[in-house]
Amino acid sequence: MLEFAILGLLQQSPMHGYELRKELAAVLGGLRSISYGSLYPALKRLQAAGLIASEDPVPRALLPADAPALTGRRGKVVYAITAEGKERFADLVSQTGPEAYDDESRFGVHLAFFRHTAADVRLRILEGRRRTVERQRDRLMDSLRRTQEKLDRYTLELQRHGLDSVDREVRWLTELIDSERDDNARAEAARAEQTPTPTAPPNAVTT
Amino acid sequence: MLEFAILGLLQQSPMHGYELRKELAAVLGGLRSISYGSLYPALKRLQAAGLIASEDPVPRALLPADAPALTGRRGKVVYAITAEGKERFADLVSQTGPEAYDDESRFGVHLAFFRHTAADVRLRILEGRRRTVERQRDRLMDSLRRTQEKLDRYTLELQRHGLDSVDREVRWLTELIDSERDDNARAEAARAEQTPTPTAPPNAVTT
DNA sequence: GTTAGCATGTAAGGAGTTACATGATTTT
DNA sequence: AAAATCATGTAACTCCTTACATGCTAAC
Repeated sequence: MLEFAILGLLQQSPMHGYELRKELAAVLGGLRSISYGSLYPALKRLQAAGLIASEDPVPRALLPADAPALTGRRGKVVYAITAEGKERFADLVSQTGPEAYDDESRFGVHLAFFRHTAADVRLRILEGRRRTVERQRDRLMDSLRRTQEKLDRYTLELQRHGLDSVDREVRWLTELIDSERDDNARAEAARAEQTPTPTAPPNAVTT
Repeated sequence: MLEFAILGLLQQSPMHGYELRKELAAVLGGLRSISYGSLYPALKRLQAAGLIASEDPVPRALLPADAPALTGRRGKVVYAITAEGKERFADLVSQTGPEAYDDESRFGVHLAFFRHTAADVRLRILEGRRRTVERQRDRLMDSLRRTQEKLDRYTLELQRHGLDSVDREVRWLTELIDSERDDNARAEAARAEQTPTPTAPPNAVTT
């Protein structure tokens, strides 16, 4: 998931680790940031797998001849995504299974890279997320209805607030889904005007 | 944190693992449950530490004499909290440091056991949580204000929804804190009526 | 010239999950 | 007697954190 997010960020522009960490925090909801103990090993792994490449830090030729003994120097290491990395990212981005929406932060990362995601995939991820959250809501409502009396004030408040949150998330997702469908319909209509007989949809699903 | 939750549940009544898992799901917000791969090793650890004890499953004497060869039998194992376990739980319950509120699910567990928590500790945990969430809110507002233009619709929506959520959580916490303060004041007043000169507060803090 | 912040990295470990394996009890 | 569900357990692994260690660069 971290590796997915890194690939996604490097898709937009090359960056070094320290910079990535800040961008990552924004992508992951601004709440918590990733630690360096996770980040740098992840970069190493991605590089070993050939999905990203470190650009030569500072070309030696450009430094003054008497530059302070480059041996052992540790400057900024700027990473860029490779062709294979782009392929891998495209694969990850088109995952529509439970791994894309069951986990909250995984879903967040997918959403953050929706601009790189096909319209039909976007829709299925949003719908999957909505199903997941609806199930949570139903379980919570059930549990509240059954155990309302036995719970103390605090647990009750916790569950009420949790229910309120999932409820709002469902409504939010519904809005996103609806506007997504509108967009698709509009795009479809525009295509229909250009090419008179669009019998086969452009992104037919085989599953 | 899992161990904390187990101790808290066993505080209320002895239970076996399978049962604990269900109760745990309720305590942890009803969203996701703990897996057995976590639960049973945790029970083993707690037992090894002497914090819980397994009650003799089914007293052999009570079984019919021809019971099917108890060797290797694996029946329900009911665990109960020990005196040391209660002590440890009391320690954990009175933790008011960042570990009690920085992590969302840790805070949830603390809240779930507020009925076993002293009034002043409750208040400090709630206030700590509010500070944490307020910081998240401020960071999100900042990031939204600064990068509003550069973000695509989806990231923007994600951040807007996130901001809305933390905002509501702050308000919820404020309500809890206010009613907690009211309760404390009322209790104080009641005490004052019984004992005429209550100059020293009952739970003076030394830190 | 020394403090503060930028930048990279490693080792150890925490806290859980998945997948697997087994057996007991209840329902159909 | 077969199927479902209750119940316990282990091994391998994932993914991340904390704590530590190092060095570069700008500001005061």
